[in-house]
Amino acid sequence: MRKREKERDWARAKIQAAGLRATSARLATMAVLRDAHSPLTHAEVSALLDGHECDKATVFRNLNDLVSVGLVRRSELGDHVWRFEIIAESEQGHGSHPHFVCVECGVVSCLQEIELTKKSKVVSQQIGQVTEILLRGHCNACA
Amino acid sequence: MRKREKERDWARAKIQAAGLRATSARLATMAVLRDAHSPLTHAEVSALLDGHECDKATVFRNLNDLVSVGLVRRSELGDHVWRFEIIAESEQGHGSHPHFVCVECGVVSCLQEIELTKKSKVVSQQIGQVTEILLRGHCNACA
DNA sequence: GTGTAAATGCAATAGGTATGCAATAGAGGC
DNA sequence: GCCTCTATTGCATACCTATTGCATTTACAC
Repeated sequence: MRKREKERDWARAKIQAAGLRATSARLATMAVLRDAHSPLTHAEVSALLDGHECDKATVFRNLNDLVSVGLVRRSELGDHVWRFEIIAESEQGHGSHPHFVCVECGVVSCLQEIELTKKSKVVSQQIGQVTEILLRGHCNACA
Repeated sequence: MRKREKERDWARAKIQAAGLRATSARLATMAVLRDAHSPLTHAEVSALLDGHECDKATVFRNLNDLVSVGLVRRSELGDHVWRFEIIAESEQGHGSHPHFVCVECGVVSCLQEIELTKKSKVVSQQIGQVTEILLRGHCNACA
């Protein structure tokens, strides 16, 4: 499958561009996340990587590394487990739009058009500088 | 202070109405939550209750009990720690209010007056039913 | 007051997350 | 292709929040 190789090269390039080494564990992690249709927990990633002989700690560290360089998004659905999701190419760069997270299926939707009322903006600025808006709830598919 | 007693009676009545016993630990927990201006973690509640000789497990159980009878709201603001906040009388029945979390110091503020624009509400409803609004950023103390 | 079920305290545990350190393997220069 | 240097891995282990079992104590109804 050509596509697979292409994806791996993409991942390799992205990882290196971020200043990290493109180790097999990281490439495998990216592949697993890319194949997933929804955010995966650390345990799930670990399990899927099991054939590749990957230590849990390594998986965990890699996930966090990838998060910190902006290739992966870490979200939390309310059950005290981090879930990791690859950030699609089309999304990269504009990381500042609001997100909607479905607490049931974990799907993260990007919401370009969501805004606070002017009054709300004023009020929020009295508290601090808002950098991220996150809405949680049940998506229509789950409701 | 008269107010304090009144609040305690209120708490007692509420707890009993919910079918729970109004133990001193529970009254103290309610008092602590009521005095707090923002959601508290289990650890914070425990610490504040320290003078009252309360076991951690008891505090935790009570918090969960109070949550399950609808007197306290348990929420998770993205840092993997449950936070508990008393549900104000005026709020009962409604959903929760938005929160602001400082990504630096972790301080959580309650935002009663924040709202989305009408258009945003419409857009968000196309995605799903929003149950929680979370703003993140740098609070003024950290900025 | 007294009885009884609910609640507490204590200890022990689970489970997800994180770290120290020696061993290993990428990436670039030769 | 080989070497060196450092990032990364693997393993063990620690951490912290959340939870449970069980004997003892307490609140509430009578």
